[in-house]
Amino acid sequence: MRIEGADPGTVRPGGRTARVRASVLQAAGDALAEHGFAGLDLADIARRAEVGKTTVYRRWGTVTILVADLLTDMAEQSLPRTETGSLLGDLKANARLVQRTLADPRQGALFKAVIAAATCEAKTAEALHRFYDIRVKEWAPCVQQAIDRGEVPEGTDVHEVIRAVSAPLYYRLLTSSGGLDEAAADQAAEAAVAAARAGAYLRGDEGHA
Amino acid sequence: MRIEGADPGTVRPGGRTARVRASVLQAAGDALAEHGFAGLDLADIARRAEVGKTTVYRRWGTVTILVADLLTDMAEQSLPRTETGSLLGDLKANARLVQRTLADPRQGALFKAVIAAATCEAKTAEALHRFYDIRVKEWAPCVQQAIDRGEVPEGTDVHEVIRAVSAPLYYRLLTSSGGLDEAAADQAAEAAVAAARAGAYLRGDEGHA
DNA sequence: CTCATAATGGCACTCCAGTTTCGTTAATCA
DNA sequence: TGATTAACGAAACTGGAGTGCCATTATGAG
Repeated sequence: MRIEGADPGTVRPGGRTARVRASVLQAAGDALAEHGFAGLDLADIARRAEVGKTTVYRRWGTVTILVADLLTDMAEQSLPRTETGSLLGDLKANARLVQRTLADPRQGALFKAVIAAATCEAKTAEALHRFYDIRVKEWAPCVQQAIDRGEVPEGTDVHEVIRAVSAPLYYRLLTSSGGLDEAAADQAAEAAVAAARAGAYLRGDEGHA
Repeated sequence: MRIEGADPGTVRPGGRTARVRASVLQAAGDALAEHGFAGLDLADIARRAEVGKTTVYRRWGTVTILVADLLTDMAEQSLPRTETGSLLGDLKANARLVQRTLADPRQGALFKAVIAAATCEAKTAEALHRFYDIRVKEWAPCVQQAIDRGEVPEGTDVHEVIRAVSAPLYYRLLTSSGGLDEAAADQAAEAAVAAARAGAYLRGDEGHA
């Protein structure tokens, strides 16, 4: 007897089902990086993935849901964080990592597309938020260490500092034609450190800048 | 004799043509705010604008080009800048303006949609970049005044400081589920001021943060 | 290994976004 | 004011995105 509420792919997730998912997500990433979010059709993805288009429509249904799944997959592949001993050093490492990712043609286009998709569907937006929450949490400890060392005032919102590093880089990517070079990354890190030291990111406080 | 290369709407831009453009852009804004960038079809816009769908397809052709035109229109409607006498005051005013705009359901959705559209087409991206260039230029003088007053070091990139105020707000809008409140706006302004004072936005220099 | 059935994939079908055609309306110029 | 023709709009048309059906494949349990 068939269980009505079960989504396809959940009862027998191994073997072919997993292979199909991996292949489709790979193809989706390629297609997004190439054509962007608009002008993307599932039939094309199915062709690239060498999978029947019926399967893609049945398991994901829409482009935005497929992107949400892609984001879940991307979130699982976490990059290890480097430690340099100083807040500026750590944040520069973070900023350069983000900058390199966004400046890379394929990755940059993919991130743009993924952000665009997230503006169109709540489920996708949720997946995107989870993705960034994970990344931010991964790097937050280096700010805590800076607090412990006395580099940054007690009560600083460590997550907000990490976000402050990425924000100007993403803002550039989306709203400006200027290139994303290492100087931009370093500037982002330096600005975040300066603001954090000045107490601009104190929790539940307006700061004293 | 018909001029082959002339786009429709360029030879007789007055009267009805202008009315149609205004009506369609209004409808496009409404539709974008309601349905987002995806799930937007030109036939729906034509219906809202009480205009033949043939006209919309002929004059704009695709959603992304229509959005580019909408952005050109939005760029022309400039908001006057307030002056408070201090850099922090000016930037807080700017941050709150941005925050109120993005937090407003209609405007926020519209901006998200417009950014999404810009990731899909070069022409639209160009229009978006122009839009922000204009806004940044509008506010840049208040940073120059701060330099003249000695609040901020000589050689600071005034445009970069303005962008630094908006960046965290847009980053929140797109990548986080956290609400955009006045505290977020104030924090963005304070961080920008602290970083600017510390020399993080010195032109062609890595700063000394 | 064998069985029950989850999941896939090909094919035919539907439906609507986007196009073409052509008659009507009205902007611009003399 | 009238002539010219740019621009609009209704209707008919078309291609392909998305769906339903069913035979085939192969997963996972016993």
